[in-house]
Amino acid sequence: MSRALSNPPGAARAQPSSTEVARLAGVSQSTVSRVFSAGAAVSPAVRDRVMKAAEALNYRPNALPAILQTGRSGIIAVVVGGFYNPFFTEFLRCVTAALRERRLEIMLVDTASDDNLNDIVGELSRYRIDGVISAMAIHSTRVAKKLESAGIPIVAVNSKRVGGMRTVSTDNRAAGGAAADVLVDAGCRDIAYFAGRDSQAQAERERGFLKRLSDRGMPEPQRALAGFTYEEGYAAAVECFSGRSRPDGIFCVNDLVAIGVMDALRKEFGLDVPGDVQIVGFDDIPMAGWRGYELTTFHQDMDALARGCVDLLADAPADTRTTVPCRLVVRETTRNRAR
Amino acid sequence: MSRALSNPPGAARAQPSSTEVARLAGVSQSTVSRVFSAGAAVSPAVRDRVMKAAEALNYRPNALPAILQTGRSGIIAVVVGGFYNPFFTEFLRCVTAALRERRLEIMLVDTASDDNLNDIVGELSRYRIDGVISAMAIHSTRVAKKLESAGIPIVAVNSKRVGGMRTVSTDNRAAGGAAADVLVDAGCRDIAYFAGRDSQAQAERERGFLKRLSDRGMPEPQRALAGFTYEEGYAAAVECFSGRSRPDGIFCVNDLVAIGVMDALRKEFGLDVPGDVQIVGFDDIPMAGWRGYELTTFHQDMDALARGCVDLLADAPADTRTTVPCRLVVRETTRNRAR
DNA sequence: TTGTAGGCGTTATCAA
DNA sequence: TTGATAACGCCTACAA
Repeated sequence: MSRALSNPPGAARAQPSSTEVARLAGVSQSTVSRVFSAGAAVSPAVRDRVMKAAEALNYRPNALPAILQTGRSGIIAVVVGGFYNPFFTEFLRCVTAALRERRLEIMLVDTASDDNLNDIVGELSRYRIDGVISAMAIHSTRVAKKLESAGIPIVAVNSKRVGGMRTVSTDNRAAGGAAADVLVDAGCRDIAYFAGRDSQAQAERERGFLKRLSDRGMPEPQRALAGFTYEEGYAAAVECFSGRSRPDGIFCVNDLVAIGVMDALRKEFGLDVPGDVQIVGFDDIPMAGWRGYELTTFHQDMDALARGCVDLLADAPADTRTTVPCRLVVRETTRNRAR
Repeated sequence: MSRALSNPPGAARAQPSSTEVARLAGVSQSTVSRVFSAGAAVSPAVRDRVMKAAEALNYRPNALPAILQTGRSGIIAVVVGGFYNPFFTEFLRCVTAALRERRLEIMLVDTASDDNLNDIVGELSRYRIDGVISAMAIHSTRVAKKLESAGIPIVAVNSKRVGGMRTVSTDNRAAGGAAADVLVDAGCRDIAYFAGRDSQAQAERERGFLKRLSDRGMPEPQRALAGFTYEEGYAAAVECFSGRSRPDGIFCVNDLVAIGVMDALRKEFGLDVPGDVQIVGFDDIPMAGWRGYELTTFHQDMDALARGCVDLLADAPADTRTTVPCRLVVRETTRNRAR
C-alpha cells in the first residue's frame, strides 16, 4: 500500500504562473494579480492585454499563495456519519449546492463516530479550512475545543451544543409532539416508540412524543431500541411483535427504521399497515414516497438546514443556534380522520 | 447573498508556524521541517526537543506552503452526478475510504452533467488538485483535454475513454448477457429492456443483453426508455403495460428503475412479480434486498471499482483501463429453475 | 494606474 | 546531522 500519489509532480507541463503571464503581456506580475482580483483598478487596455496573454497560456491563478497570504482558503470541511442513510446524502446535496453558491469548496469527511473526528480535524486543519459543517451530531467537547483553539468555526446539524459550537436543528421536539397527535387522533390505543441510539435529535423527538402522549392522557408507550437502519428496524419489529402485547401505533426514529418495521410486520406477521398497525416515520426520504410504502412521516427541510449551516458559518456571530420547522407529510400508513 | 466567508481571518490566534516551534526548541526552522517530513535524518535528541516544543504550541504543519513547493497537494477531486442514486453514494463511501487509506483528501463536486464540469474543473485546478475521480461518465472531450493540459490525471467509472483518460468499469457487457440468460432460463418469452439515457454503461449492458438474446434465438425485445430514477421506471412501466403486448420478463438499467417498475406493476396493474412478470435489475443497492422487493440483480463491486480508481490514479501509467466483474444476485423477482 | 519589494510557511539545496 | 538561504506564486503596501 503506497502512501500517496507517485506520479511525477508537474511532469509534463504544469500550470503557468502570473509571472509568465506578466512577461508575455509586458506588464508586472502585480498587474496580472490585480486583473485577477476582483475590484482592483486596472486600465481597460492593460486588462485586455493581460487577459489575452492569460488565455494564450491557459492561465488559472493558483489559489494556494493567496490562501497563504490571506489565511482564508475558501474550503469548508463537511462531515457526514455514513452514506447509508439518504438523510445524510440529501443533506450533502443541499450543502454542496449552498456552498457552491458562495463559491466555497468542499472537503468531504466520512466518519463513523466523532472520536475519529478529532484526528481528522487535525489532519484537515493543515489545509487551513475556513470552517466545518457536520451533519453528524457532535458529542465530544474535545473536538469542539480543538477546532476552537485552531480558530476554525464549526456548525453541527441536530446536535447539542458543546463549547462555542453553532447548531442548526430541526424542531425535533415539536415534531415528536405532532407524531403523538397523529397516532392518538387516528385512534391508536397501544402505542410504541422505536428509538435510535445516542442522538440528540432522537432524544428530542422522544421527549416531545412522550410529553404529548402524557398530556393527552395516554399511558407511557412501549419503547423498542432499534437504531437507524432498515435492518435494525426490521429486527426490532420482529422482537417487539413476538412479545406479549402488540402495539397498534408506532412512531419510528427515522424512515429507514419505519420501512424496516413495515416490511417485518407484513412479511413476518402478515399484518396490515395501517389496518392493524399505524406507522409514522421521520425524515421523508425518497423511499418513504414509494408506492410500496407510502409512509406518513415528517419532512425535514434539508435545504433550510443546509443553508442555515452555511449562513451561520459565513455571517453569524459565534455561539448561535437556529431551529428549522419540519412538516408533517400524511400518506397511507396512518388512518387519517377527517379534521 | 454574500460572496464568501466574512469571518475575520485568523481572528483569535491562528496556527503557530514552524519558525515559532524552532525558536522554542532552540533549533533552526529547517530542522523542524525535517522532523515533520518522513524519512529525514534527525538525531533522536533534537527530534525529541522539537516534538516537545511542537506539542506545547499545538503545532500542525501548514500544508499549503508544502504544496506550493512540491506541486503535490494530496487532494483528489471526486465528481458525482447527483445523490439520488445509492449507486453514487455507495461509490462515494468506498472511494472515501480508499483515499483515506492513502492519506489523500477529497474535494467533492456534484454536478448534473459533464458540461458544468468544464468550469468546475477550472475552478478546482486553482487548488492544484492531484487528480480527478469521476463517478459520472465523461462524454466531453473538452473536459478530458482541459485536465490533460493542466497535467491533472483523471479516472472515470463506467465511462468510455476520451483522450488519455483512465477508466474503471464494471463488465457491463457480460452482465447484460447474463441478464438475458436469467430471463430466458426462467421461461420468459416476451422480454423487454428498460433503458437509461446517454450512458456508456447502459449502452454496454443493452448490447450484451441483445446479443445474448439473439444468440439464444429470441426475438428482439421491446425497448422502453425509462431513465435512472424510481419515478421514471414507474412511469415507463405504466406506459408499457398500458400498451398492447405485455412483456413477461424485464431487464432494467438499474435497481431504482426496476423497483419503480415493480411498484407500478403491483399497484397499477395488480400484477404479480415474479408470477406474471419477472424482473432483473442492476447495481444491488440496499433497497434491492429489502423484503418488500427482493430484487434479482447484479452486484457491482463498488469497493473494487473505487479501489481501482485510486490505484489507477496513484500507480498506473497514463492510458489504462480496468474492468471489474460483477456478480448475479438471485432473489425473488425471477423464477429460478434448478440448474 | 502601474511597478517594486517584502512576506506568507513550507521544502530543497548547499555548506558547514 | 544541522543551519543558512533561495525558491514556490501570489497579495499588499508603498512609491512612482
